[in-house]
Amino acid sequence: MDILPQISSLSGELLSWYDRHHRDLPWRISPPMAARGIRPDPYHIWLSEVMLQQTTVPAVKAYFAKFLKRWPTVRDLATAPTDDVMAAWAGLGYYARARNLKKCAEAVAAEHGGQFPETEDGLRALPGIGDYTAAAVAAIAFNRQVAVMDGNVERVISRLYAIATPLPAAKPLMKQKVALLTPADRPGDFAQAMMDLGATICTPKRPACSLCPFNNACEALRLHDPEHFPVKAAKKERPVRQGAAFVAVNGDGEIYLRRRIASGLLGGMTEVPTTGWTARIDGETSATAAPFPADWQVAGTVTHVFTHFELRLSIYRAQVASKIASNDGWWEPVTNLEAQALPTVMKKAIAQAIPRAFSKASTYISGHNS
DNA sequence: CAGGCGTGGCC
DNA sequence: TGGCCAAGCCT
Repeated sequence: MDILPQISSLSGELLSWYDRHHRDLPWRISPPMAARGIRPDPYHIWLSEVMLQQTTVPAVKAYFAKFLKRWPTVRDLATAPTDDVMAAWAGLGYYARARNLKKCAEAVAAEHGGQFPETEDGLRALPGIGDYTAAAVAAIAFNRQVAVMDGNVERVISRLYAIATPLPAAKPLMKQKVALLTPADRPGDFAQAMMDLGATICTPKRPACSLCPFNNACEALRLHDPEHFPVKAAKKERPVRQGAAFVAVNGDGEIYLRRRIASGLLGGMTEVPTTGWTARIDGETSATAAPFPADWQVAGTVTHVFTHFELRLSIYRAQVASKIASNDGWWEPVTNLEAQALPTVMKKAIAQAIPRAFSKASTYISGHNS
């Protein structure tokens, strides 16, 4: 008995499921549209894929619309000021993505005539495009028969074959399985179908196996334990760091801001002056670490959770009579803060000191001060 | 390869 | 309510 018919049957079942249950997304050409000959815009696919790296669909939608309206083509993005791109990305997180997004747009404009490369290897060579994004753009935008594997696909495949090897060691085997399933016809839809399946049916908790097109073949379901897969290495605990942030306002209603260095945590983003963020030390962080002398008043505490540590920031506020001479920052009208490249942790710090600084103040104020 | 790198929503 | 998670990339 030949095994190929069964494999093609699985991908056929999935595509049939996708035709009926695909999600409608702003960057996606749905099967009915594709049937009318509409092709995806590679710029839209690339932009959405970068935004979706480690980020949820609901969080991405507004940013995707904003970027497309402001920079309709990759050439527009290539010529945009980097500061504008960083400010537009503010709040979405993982800011290296924004820096690389700009670099990638410049490379496409300058080295590829404004057209994205159509091959996985060509895409993979661009800044911010790794194995997943290269395969996703090649498959979805250019209909290339390549294996696309993200976190969703890993979950689906690990369950379908009950792969007990922990991630990330199991990735090569899992990618091999994906490659065997990927059809020559509609590889882009197949990739999107696998991700939709993982996002809506084969979910991390309480998967809806009764609705799954693979439920007749799924080894993890046969073992009555789909949630057991994928197996992952144990996570490390998150350390606590602490520091202080200083919010100074002058008589003209301006706040003192600085630019962070281009690399590392929140690289290239805007901040209020802060101390270093060090391992927690018992005792109060004092105002003696302020960027310049002023009547610094305690304004409370802000807690912010990053991926690899938790930050507790003591907030200090000062009203200053005149603009302190400074060589590393600038004074910005408080009324213009929404246009700045302020990451969420900095908006929290500013909102703690100046509750009316942002229109969505409650978004940034926890209510637990000290 | 393992660690650095954000944020908001969910149960 | 706090731990967990979400379409990864880079070094």
